[in-house]
Amino acid sequence: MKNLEGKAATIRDVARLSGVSVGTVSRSLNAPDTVRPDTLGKVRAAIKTLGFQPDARAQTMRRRTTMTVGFVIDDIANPWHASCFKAVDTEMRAHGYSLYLMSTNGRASQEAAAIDMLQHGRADGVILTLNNEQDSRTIARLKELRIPSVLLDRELPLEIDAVLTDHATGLRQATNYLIGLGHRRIAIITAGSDIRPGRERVRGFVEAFEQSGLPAPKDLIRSQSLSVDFGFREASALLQMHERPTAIIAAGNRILVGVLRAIQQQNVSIPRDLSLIACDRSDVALLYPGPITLIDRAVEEIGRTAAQLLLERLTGQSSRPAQRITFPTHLILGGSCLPAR
Amino acid sequence: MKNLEGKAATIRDVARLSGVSVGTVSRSLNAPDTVRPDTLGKVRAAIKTLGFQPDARAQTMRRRTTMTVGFVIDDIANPWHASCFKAVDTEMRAHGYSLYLMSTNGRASQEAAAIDMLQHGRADGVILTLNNEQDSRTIARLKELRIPSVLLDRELPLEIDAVLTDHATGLRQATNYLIGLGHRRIAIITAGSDIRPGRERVRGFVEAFEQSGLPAPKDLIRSQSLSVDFGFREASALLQMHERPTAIIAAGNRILVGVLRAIQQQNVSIPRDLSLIACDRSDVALLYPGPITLIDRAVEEIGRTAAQLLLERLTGQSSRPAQRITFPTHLILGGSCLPAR
DNA sequence: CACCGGAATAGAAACGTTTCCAACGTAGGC
DNA sequence: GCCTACGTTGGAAACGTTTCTATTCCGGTG
Repeated sequence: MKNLEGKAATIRDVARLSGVSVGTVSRSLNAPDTVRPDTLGKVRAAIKTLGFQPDARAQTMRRRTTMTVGFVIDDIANPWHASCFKAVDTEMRAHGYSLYLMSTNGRASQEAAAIDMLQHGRADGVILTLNNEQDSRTIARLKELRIPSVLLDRELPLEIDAVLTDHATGLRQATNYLIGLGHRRIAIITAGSDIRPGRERVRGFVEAFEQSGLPAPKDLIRSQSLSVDFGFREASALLQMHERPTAIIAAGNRILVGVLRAIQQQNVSIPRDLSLIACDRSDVALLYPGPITLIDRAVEEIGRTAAQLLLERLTGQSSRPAQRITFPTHLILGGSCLPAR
Repeated sequence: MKNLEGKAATIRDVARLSGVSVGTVSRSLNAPDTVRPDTLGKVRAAIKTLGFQPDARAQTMRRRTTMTVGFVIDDIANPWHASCFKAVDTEMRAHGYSLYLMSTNGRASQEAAAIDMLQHGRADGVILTLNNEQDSRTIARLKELRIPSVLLDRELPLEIDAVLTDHATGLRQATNYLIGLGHRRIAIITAGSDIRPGRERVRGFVEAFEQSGLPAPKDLIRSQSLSVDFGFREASALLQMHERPTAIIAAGNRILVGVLRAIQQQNVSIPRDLSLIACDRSDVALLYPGPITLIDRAVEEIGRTAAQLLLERLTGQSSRPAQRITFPTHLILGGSCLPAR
């Protein structure tokens, strides 16, 4: 609806039409119990005939709050991230917030740019997964950040809330399971040591061997990146080794896609020729001719928790110390592993 | 950086420190060529020492523009949507815009809510894919919408830009291909007639039979929803029919997941027992023990085009009539089809 | 009947920027 | 040397809300 000049009606138009002051109209909207019923009626009638809706820009300006939160990730085409986003979105939306989604495509520069963008009144908070825990630009910006933030699966020497996963235990269990099946040449392909999941997964992997009194197969640890390409490249190389691994742990859901591509290309049969364990459920992991044994975790809960941590800072006056919440993993047996021959 | 009161520096602080007026500071930022070099120097020095950054809330208020666009879809966990989002995001970000991502989870009420949310100064434009082209609430809101919008793969009797796909031709080609392989009992599982892809795909499917002078197998047309569950349910039913189809076209990438689940459960072998054609590339379609023959389309280009259409309205003064741009499909042969026995 | 207290309201300031208009100074042309 | 024109600047209005303070109005009480 428009006023006489053809522009959207403002609170002033409502005030004029209902014969009250702008202050009263504002209170009618935001604190209706402080305004007399008959006045409220007049105001509401005017609002209805004018089709008035408060202007979000002006509210943001005056209230100093945008009701918007940034969600910064590598790549939304990663199904784990997509699920996580959904969980965060559901929780935040229930509290009136909307989400900016920013894909950084694995580039630290875009990460820094995203944080810059979100500052200075564009968002009230951020939830983010860094590509790299060492990038100085990003860390510097995070330290100066004037809005609350939550890290997803990352660890920084800063006072920032974080939601983590106990990857080490997950990998230890998975590796133990394979060792129990008689496997010794077990390979792991995962992220580099520059992010927590990479470090923790390798740690769990090595610990499992140590606890069994076996030497960890150092030549089969491929820890560098979570990308499809890295998974493909390393799996291809592993499968062509002289003393080929009898099992591969594809620790990362994009890595899994690359690994499966290599497996397909080299005509390897799962689980006959090779046992396989994946991380995180995805269409591919659940379907690949038979469900793949995988290290699962509760994405929805993780996302919801991150949102709740942020909401505590956003809505509450709570300025508690930074909190780290760690979620467990669960080994889900599929059909992709057989005893070693 | 903060001013004396511990709050972020404003343009006024900069003006005071550099000894010029706020107007001049503003022009130094937005039209530096209209301010004398020495003045510019003083202002820039002040900006640097104060660490001043303009407040986005105030800019939004004054400029009447948010540099934000809404992207409304069903489900970001759908890989096609995720890819499309990325393309749109890349293009929009290059022009300074950020994206609100709103998942509607297939509910028309959330669709309407999303549009409401985006109005009245929260976004400058919208790109959206509706769950249903008939929902009156959504249509009413779209008609009243005061910001430009672009529809993705949907058709409405409104003056709205749209980016479409020539699904009919794609389906015709795919169906012809199967007919050429000797298949007659060909099933199609796809969206309902309430959205364009559903209508067009069924149309192309039927036309292929007509052109070959064959009767279209009406009992094998399952047109209702794009969900995984629908794909699973219909594929399960089709596979248990007395006169089972010899080929299935899973026309929708979520449908494909459901179909593959049913195939797995009933121990059907592709392509030996059943030929299969999918729509849109996805990890699953490319990997499923061997790439599946699929009807492809250029997601990135589609997303980019949608973004460009919106940008024309956003930046330009162009108020051209609504435009519809249609993209072709391409049949990509995989290994999931064999001649009918 | 005057006064008091509380609830309801009017009015204005404030949020931080952009932009418009007027004023100023300087250089160039006559 | 004066007038004009232009480039540069200062100052103020404006964007549409929320919120604070002051005022009004009412009923009830002394």
